Amino acid sequence: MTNYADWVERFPGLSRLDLPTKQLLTTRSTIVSIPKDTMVFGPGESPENMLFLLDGTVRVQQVSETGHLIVLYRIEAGQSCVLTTACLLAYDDYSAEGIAESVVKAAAIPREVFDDLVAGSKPFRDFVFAAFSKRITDLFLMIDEVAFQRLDVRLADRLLKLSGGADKVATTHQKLSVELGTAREVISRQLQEFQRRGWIEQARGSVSLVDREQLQTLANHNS
Amino acid sequence: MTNYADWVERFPGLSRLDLPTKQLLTTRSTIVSIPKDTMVFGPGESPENMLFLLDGTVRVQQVSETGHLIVLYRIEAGQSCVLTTACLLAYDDYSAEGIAESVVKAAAIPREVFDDLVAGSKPFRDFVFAAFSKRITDLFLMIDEVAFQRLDVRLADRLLKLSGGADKVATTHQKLSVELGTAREVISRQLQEFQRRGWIEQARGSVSLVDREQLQTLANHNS
DNA sequence: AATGTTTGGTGACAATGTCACTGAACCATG
DNA sequence: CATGGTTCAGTGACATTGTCACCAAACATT
Repeated sequence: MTNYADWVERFPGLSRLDLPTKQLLTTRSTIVSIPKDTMVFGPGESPENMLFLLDGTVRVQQVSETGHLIVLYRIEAGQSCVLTTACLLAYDDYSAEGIAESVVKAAAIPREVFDDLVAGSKPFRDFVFAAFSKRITDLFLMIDEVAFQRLDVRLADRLLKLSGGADKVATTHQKLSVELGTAREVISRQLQEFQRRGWIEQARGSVSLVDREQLQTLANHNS
Repeated sequence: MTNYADWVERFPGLSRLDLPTKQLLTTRSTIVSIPKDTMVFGPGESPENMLFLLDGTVRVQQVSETGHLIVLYRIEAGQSCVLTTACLLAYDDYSAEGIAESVVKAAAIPREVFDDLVAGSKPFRDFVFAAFSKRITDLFLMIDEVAFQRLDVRLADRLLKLSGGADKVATTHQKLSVELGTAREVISRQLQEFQRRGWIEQARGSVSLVDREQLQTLANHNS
């Protein structure tokens, strides 16, 4: 079992905090463990705490009234759910949900402590606003992508990102369609085309990236 | 000439502030006037101040590398550009721009004052986080819309919103295509269909809403 | 009146989304 | 290992939306 007592130090954005602030974070936070495939937040599931992810990733996706799904972004270790708490408590007609993609370890801090920290620490304020800013600019880019980017480009890009450098991506056509907010059939057709060009190999539940170069070239095509 | 000295009082989100905070806002802010069609912020145009809009509207749109445009949202009187400042200073590879759609009157407060206010006033913090939250949830909804909503539904909805209750919307097909992030030809075709059904009348540079009921029904269709 | 610019219309085609259906691969169970 | 249910992927027809290359009318300027 890993020791998470010094988690603040390992947080890139938080290491610059002054000692009292760090101590406040450490003493007032609880380390929680979230099982894989659990809904971290979502409709009817407002989290009372703000989370700092220490391990694992949370996938945030929009649940459309049309029955569709689309992945909005992921929260990785070293990032925080600032907006999770802030947003979702403020507006209850949201329709996004956060799902643990693996076992997630996180430091949970109560809302009041968060508020105190924002009030009392300039570096913490900067951390929070930087997180918000990054999120919003990323959402801008995502809207751009969804509205204007060709699907083959987006798919190539997503395959490379999901691979994380590995040769094989363990996923289904269905899951890939949710990544891009499109239909499974569309993914199937695109992957067939990639395969025909010799860029990938397919197996049930996985895609092997054979020619990363070509995929990268396509992905860079306007992006 | 309107007197803007008491602008804080007329701001829904700020009226709850305590007196010293209000005074700080009043004394440290400058009332600025921005001509119509001016770029308020954008690539290479980082604003040093945070704006509270007193009059007019700012249209924020994404400028895509593909040469396309899409309207992200509007900042109306009574709202603030919290994210404008926060975001755009933090990440300089943004590609959104804010354009004054009319003469805009705004109270400008310097970054440091903003920071002091966030630190010192709980109601101000709440105001700021509420603004961020609202923005982010709205962007979620927008992604949903762009990805999954049919174009006729979106167009009907946008026409009604742009009309602001009036019978006529003064706009061009080109401008409407930017509203929805689509092509002019697509707008032309949809408007022709609406006209064929007797819901609108068209003239050069304007669309008359003849049957709001029907438009509203379509707009509500999954939304 | 002549000219250039803005606005909108059109048809052909490409890209993407939807629907209904099929079959193969995998899984749990007796 | 045979069986049946479930997940995963393939297919063709069709609808919707995006792109391109034009054209013509309305408007503004001179």
